[in-house]
Amino acid sequence: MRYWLMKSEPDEFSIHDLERVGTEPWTGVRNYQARNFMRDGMKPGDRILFYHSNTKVPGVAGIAEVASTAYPDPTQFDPRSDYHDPKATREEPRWMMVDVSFVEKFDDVVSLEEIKSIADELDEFALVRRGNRLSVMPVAERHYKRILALKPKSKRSKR
DNA sequence: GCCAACGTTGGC
DNA sequence: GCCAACGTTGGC
Repeated sequence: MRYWLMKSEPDEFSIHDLERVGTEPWTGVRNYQARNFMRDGMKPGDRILFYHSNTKVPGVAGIAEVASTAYPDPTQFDPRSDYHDPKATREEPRWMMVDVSFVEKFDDVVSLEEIKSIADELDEFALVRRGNRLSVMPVAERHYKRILALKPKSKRSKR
């Protein structure tokens, strides 16, 4: 199993939204590197750190998992979509995506600030490198586990 | 709202 | 194929 980090602006689509809908087609990625990670790297069952970007407290808000193999993003063919790509055709789609399913919502976000505070333990972790704008990135298993260890303990554990 | 970082576009 | 201009991301 591999591990990933995917960013979403919570005003657009948050971990709460994912919990509500269960599974969401991850449309709209229009960056080749991010596409390649989804197309070539992701397998159903892979775990995803669900990251809230462009918000008051950016950070990892929960866990999701890859729920499909990659398939063409239908929004690229839709002239009325914000994500329409006139150069994409059904014969030769340009943009691929996966479905993403809810796994867990953290009681509190593991903030970017906290993650940065242990950056010395997270060498080569793309998120904490300056200027990173990728919305989909691979996460090493040890980094995934280290970030989960920052998760707050549930106040009323039902497990 | 500012602006640094950086990917993309298009003229040459 | 270079690179300036432009657009977007995303932290602050």
